[in-house]
Amino acid sequence: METEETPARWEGLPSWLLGQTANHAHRLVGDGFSSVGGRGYHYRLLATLEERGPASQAALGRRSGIHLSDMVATINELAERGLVERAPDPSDRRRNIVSLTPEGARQLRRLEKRLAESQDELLAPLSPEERQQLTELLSKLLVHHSRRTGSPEERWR
Amino acid sequence: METEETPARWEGLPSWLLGQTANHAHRLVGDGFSSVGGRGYHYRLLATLEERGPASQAALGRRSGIHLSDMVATINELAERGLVERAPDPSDRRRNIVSLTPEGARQLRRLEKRLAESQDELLAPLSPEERQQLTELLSKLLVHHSRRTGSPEERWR
DNA sequence: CTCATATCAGGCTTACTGACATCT
DNA sequence: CAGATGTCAGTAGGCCTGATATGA
Repeated sequence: METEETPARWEGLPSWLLGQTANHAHRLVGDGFSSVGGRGYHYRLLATLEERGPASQAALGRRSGIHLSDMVATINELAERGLVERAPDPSDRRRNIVSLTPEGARQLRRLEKRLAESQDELLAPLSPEERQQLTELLSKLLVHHSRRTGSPEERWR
Repeated sequence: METEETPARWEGLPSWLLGQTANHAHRLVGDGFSSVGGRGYHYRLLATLEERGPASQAALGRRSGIHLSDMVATINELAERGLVERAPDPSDRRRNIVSLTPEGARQLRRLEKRLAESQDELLAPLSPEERQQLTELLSKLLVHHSRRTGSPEERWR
C-alpha cells in the first residue's frame, strides 16, 4: 500500500476504523486457516456439521449462514479432500445428505486451534477489561443492525 | 441469508463480531455512496484531491491508500463523468496530473453528506460515551496491527 | 542501468442475484 | 400447480500480484 504521510480526513470515522480492524482480523484468521489448507467457509461448514449433524445442503446453508450457491463449491472442495461426504437422500431424491468424516473432524480441530491463536493475536494490545468492552460494544451494534437489515425472515411474512 | 436458529459456536468471537459489524457499516456507507452514484474509492480520491491538490496518479495512490492498479479504473470512472481531469504533465511526460473539477467538488459534498448520515445510522444504538470507547478501542487495535503488518515501509530498508 | 509512472490482466474472499432443471 | 433443492454463471467492492511499456 505504501501509504504516504496520509492524515486523511476519513481516518477517524467509525466505519473506517471498523473496516480496517476487521481487515486485519480477517487477514489474521484467513492466514491461520490457510496455513492448514482451509478457509472461513470450511470452518463454518465443518463446525456446523459437527454441532448439528448431517443435513441437506439447504439446511446446512441456513444453519451456517452460507449462501446456497456458495455451498456447492464449498462442499465440492471439502468432499474432494475427503473431509465431508455427499450421499443421496433415499427419502427425497432432490437432496444430498452431507456428513462429516473422521478426517473432517480432525481438520476441524486444526482450524479451531488456528482460530483461537488468531483471536489472541488480534486482541493482543487490549487488556481483559478492554476485550470485554469491545465485545459488548460490537454485540450491541450487531444486535441493532441485525434486527433492522440482517434477518430477512421479518420481511417474509 | 435466511439464517436459521443459528446459535453457532463462532458467533461470540471478536473476529466474527468485528467482521459482521464491519459488514453492516460497509453496507450502510456503500448504500449511501451509491445513492448519489459513487463508491468508496471515489470519495477517497475526491477528498484527497480537495485536501492536497492536483497530483500524479502515483502520488494520489500513496495519499489515498488506493492501489496503483486500481487508480486507473477509478480515475477513468470519475473522468468520464467530468468529476476529475487528467492532463499530461509537461515537466515529466510519464505523468498525468489529475485535478478536481467544480462538479467533482459538488459530488464530494454529496458523498460527505451521505457518509455523515451513515455514521449516525451505524452508531445509533450507542451513547456518546460508548461511541468514544469504541473509537478508542478500535484505534488501539489498528495502531498495533498497522505497525506490525500495515506499513510496508519498514520492510523496505 | 535503475527507478518511477501508467496501464492492463487477472486473482482473492465474502456476499449476493438470477436462471434453471429436478423433485415433492 | 406452488415450493424446495441443488447447480451454474455472474456481479460487486476492496485489496492485491504480476507483467508490460515508457520515460526520468
